[in-house]
Amino acid sequence: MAKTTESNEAENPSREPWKGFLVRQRNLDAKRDAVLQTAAHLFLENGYRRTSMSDLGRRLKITKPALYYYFHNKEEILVECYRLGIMAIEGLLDKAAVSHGNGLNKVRAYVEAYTKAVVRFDFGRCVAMLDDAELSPRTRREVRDLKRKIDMAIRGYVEEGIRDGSVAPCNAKLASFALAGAVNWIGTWYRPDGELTPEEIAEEFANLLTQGLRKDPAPTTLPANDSGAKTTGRARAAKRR
Amino acid sequence: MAKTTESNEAENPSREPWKGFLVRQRNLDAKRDAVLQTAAHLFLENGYRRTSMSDLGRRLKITKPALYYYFHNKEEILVECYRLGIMAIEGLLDKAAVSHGNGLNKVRAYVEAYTKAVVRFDFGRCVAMLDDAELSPRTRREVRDLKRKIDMAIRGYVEEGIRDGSVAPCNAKLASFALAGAVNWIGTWYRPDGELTPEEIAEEFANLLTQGLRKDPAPTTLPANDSGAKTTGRARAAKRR
Amino acid sequence: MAKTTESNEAENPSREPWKGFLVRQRNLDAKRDAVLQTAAHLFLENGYRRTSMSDLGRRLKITKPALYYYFHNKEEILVECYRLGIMAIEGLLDKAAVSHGNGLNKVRAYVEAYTKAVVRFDFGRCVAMLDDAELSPRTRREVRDLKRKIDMAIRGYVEEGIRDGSVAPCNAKLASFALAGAVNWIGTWYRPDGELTPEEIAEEFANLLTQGLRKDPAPTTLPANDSGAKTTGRARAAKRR
Amino acid sequence: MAKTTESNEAENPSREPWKGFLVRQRNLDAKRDAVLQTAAHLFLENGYRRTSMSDLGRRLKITKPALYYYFHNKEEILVECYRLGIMAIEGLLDKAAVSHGNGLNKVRAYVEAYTKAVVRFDFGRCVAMLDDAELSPRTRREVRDLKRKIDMAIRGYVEEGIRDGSVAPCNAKLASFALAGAVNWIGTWYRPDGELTPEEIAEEFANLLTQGLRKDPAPTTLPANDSGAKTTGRARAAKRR
DNA sequence: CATGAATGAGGATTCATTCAT
DNA sequence: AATGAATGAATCCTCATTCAT
Repeated sequence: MAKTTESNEAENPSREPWKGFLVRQRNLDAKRDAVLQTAAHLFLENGYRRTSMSDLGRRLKITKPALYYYFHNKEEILVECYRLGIMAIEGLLDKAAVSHGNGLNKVRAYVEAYTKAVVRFDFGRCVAMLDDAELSPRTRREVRDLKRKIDMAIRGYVEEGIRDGSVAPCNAKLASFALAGAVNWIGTWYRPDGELTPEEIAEEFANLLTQGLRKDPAPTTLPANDSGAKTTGRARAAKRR
Repeated sequence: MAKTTESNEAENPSREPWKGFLVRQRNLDAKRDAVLQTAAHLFLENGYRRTSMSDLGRRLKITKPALYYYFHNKEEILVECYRLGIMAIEGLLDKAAVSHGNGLNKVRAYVEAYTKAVVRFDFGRCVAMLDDAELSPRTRREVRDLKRKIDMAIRGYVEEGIRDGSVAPCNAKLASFALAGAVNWIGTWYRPDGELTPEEIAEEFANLLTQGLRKDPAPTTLPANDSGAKTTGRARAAKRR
Repeated sequence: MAKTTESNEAENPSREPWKGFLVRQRNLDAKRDAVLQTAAHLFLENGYRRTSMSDLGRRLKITKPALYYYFHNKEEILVECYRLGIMAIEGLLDKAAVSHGNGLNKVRAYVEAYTKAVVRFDFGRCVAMLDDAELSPRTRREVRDLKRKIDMAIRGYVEEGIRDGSVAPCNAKLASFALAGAVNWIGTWYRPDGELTPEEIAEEFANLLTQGLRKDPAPTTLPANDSGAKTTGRARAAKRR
Repeated sequence: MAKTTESNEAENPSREPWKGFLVRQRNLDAKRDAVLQTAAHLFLENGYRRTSMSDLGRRLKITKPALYYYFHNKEEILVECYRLGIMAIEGLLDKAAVSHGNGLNKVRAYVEAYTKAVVRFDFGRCVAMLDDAELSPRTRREVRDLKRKIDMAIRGYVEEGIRDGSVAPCNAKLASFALAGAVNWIGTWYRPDGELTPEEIAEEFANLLTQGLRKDPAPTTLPANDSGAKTTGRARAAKRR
C-alpha cells in the first residue's frame, strides 16, 4: 500500500537502469501519494460527491485515464484516504504515551493526540469528516471497523477512569461520543490560517472535555489541582480571543 | 456501487398523504410537509447529493413533476429543511428557560435543549449534519447566518459565565465549538431505536460538557455542588450501559 | 371563429337570462380574443417555443386548464394568431385600392398596406415573423397556403407591371421575395415607441422598394414622375433622422 | 405534433468524420467543424430550440456526451455558428471591392456580397435567420455588436451615397433596414436545389434594391445608365421564370 | 366555467469509466 | 506510463396536457 511519508524526491529515471524497477516502484508510490494528497484536499473542501475525477485530474495536471492507472476507481481513492488517515491517527495515538497514568490522563492524552491528528493532517480530517456512506457496503464495513477501534479505545479509557476513580461515573459510550464529536467537528471550522495553533486547540479541547466548563467548585482549601499546567493552558488560550 | 435506494419501504403513514383516498385534494401544506419530512429523512440517510428527486418521488409514490409542483427545485427543499430545523431549534432554545441563572446554567440549559432538538427532529438533525456547501451562495449565507445566531448564543453564555465566575476562564470560541461539535455529532450515531431516550442523552451531554469527565477533585468538605440532581443524572444514564 | 374586433365591452351576465346564450357566446369570444392577443404578444417577444402555456396563463391571470377550455392546444393558439393576422393583412390589402392604376401603382399600394399591417398589428407581425415550422404538417400547409396567397398577389402585380410597362423587366418571383422580405423583417426592428409612425415607414418603404435607392438619372427634363407626393415623402421621412 | 427528426438521412459525407475508419483519431478541429456544420443545418431546418442535442448527436452518429467533449454546451455551438457566419460575411464584404466607387456602387457591391454569403453558407444563413434571443445576455450583446457592424456599414454607404448624389435623399436607417431585411429573408425561401444560382440571386437583388422596380422614367434621351450590365442582369434573371 | 393537482415525455448536462493507441 | 476520445447511465428540471372536482 502507498507509503504514508512523502517521498517526492526528484527521481533520476535514467541512470542505473538495473535499478529501474525499484525506481519505478518508488515513482509509482510517489504519484499515488500525490493523487491521494490532492484528493483528500478536494474531498474536504468540496465533498466527495462534488469532487469529480476531472477536478482531481485537473488539479494534478494529469488526465483521467492516468488516475485510473493508479487507482481502480474513485471509491478506492476515498478508501485509501481513510486508511491513511486512520493509520496516521493510530500512529499519533500510539505515540501519545497513552499507556501510563490513570484513566483520565489517558483520555486526556488521547483527546490531545486525536485533535492534533485531525487538525494537522488532511487524511486525519478525512476520517473525521467524510461520510462513509459513499462507500460500498463491503468497504464501508471495513472502514467502520477501523473507526470503531479508535472509538472503542477512548471508551475503554473512560471506563478505566471510572474504575480507578479518576473519572466521574457516567455513560462511557455517550462520553466517548461527545469527545469524538467535539474533535471530529473541528474539521468543520478549522482553518490552517486561523489564530490558534493545533497544539493550542488540542490542549484547550483536552481541558474542556476532561474538566468541563464549570469553575472548580472549591478552590479555597484545596489548591491540589491535578495539573497546574492546565490552568495555565486555559489562560493562555483564553488570551488569544 | 452502493445503490441509493435501499428498499426501506416501511413507512410512517403520516408521511404519506398520497396514500389516502383524498388524493388530488386540496391539502397543499400537508403535502409540502410530507415531502419535507421524507426529504429530510432521505437526506440524512443517504446525503443530499445522493438523494435524487426520483428517489424522493418514489418514496412518496408521486412522480417527479409533482415534486416540482410543490417546490421550485431540489435546493428549495433542502433550504426548507434547514429553515424548519432552525425554527425548531430556536423554539426549543427559547422555551428552555435559558434566560435565568448564571452563565453556566444557561449553557447547560442550552446544550440540553439543542441536544433534544437534534435528537428528536429530523429537521434539527439536518441543521446539524447536512453540508450547507450544497446551497447556492445566496441561500448559504442565509442559512449560515441563522446557524451563527445559535453559535453566538452559546458563546455569549459561555462568556457571561466567565464574567460571573460560574465558568472557568477559557477560550469561549473554542468552548462553544466543542459544545456544538459534540451535539451536532449526535446525528452521526443516534438511532431512534437506540437504548437512550433523547432526554437522557441531553442530560448526560449537558453534564459531560459542563462538568467534564473528571471526578470532582474535593467533594469532601463541600457538598455545595451547584446541582445535586446532575450527579443523579450521571448515575441514571450510567446504569443504562 | 373568434371575432377580430375587440368586443371587450363589460357584459352584464345576469339581466335577461333568456339572452344567456348569446352573452355567453360573446363572452367566450371576448376571452378567446384576449388569449390570442396576449399569446401573439408573447410569441413575438419571446418566440413561440420559449413561451409556455404557464407564461400565457400567468399573463392572463388564468389557470392553464382554462386555456385548454378555450383552445385545444398550444398549436391551435398559434394557428389562430396566424389566421387573424392573415385576415387582417388581407383586409388591409383589399381596402388599399389595389385594384386600379398600373402594375407599379398596385405594387406600391400593396407594399404600403402590407407594411402597415405588419407594423400596426401584433397578429400581422406574427404572420411575418413566426416560424411556421412549429406547426404540424397538416396545419403548416394550411397556413402556408394562406401566406402564399399574399405572396402570389404581389407577384401578380409585379408581373402585371412588367406587362404594362410600369415595372422594369425582372424576375417577378425574386422581386416579390425581396419586397416581402423587407417588409416582414420590419417586425425584427420595429418598436412601437420608435421615432417613425407606421405611415411614415410604410410610405418610405413603398418608395424605396419601387423606386430603388439611386437618384433618378434624369430628373432634368421630365418631371413626369408618377407621383410628386413621393418625392415629398422621401424628404419628409428623411428629416426624421 | 411535428416530429423533430425527419429521417433526412441522406448526408453530405464531408460532414461525418465519424463515419470513416479514422474514428477515435486525433482530428479535433475537423470534428468540431463537422458538429458545427450539422448543427447549423439542423438549426436552420428546425430551429435552435427544436433541435435537441440528441438530434444533433443522432445525425452525427455520436453520443450526446461526445458532443460535450467538443463544446461546453448547446449555446456555445450556436455562438460558434454565429461567429463563423459573421466571419464569412465580413470576409465576403471585404473582398467585394466595396471601397471604391460612389455610395450607390458601394451599396450595390455590399448587397451583392451579403446576399452571396447568406445564400451560399449555412453559417451565413444562421446569422440572418437565427433568433439571437436564445443567447445569454452576455453573448447576445457580443453577437449583436457584430451584427450591428454589418448594419452600420450599409447605412454608412447609403449616407455616403446621399452626400455624393448617387443615392436619392431618404431615411438611411430605414433604407438599410429594407436592404438587410430583403437579404436576410432569403434564408426563408432559398433552397440550394432551386433554379437560381446564388450569383443570379445576388445580382438581381442588388438591382432591385438599388434601382427599384419601376422602369426608368426617361430612358429616351439619356442612355447614361450607370450600368448597362445591370439591365442585362435583369433580363437574364427574368428568363428563368 | 374554472381550478388545484398530477403526469409522461423529453431536454440539457454531468460523471465515472473505458477503449484504442 | 499515459492520452485523446467516447460512452451509458443518471440527474435536475420543463412542458404540454389531463384528471377529478
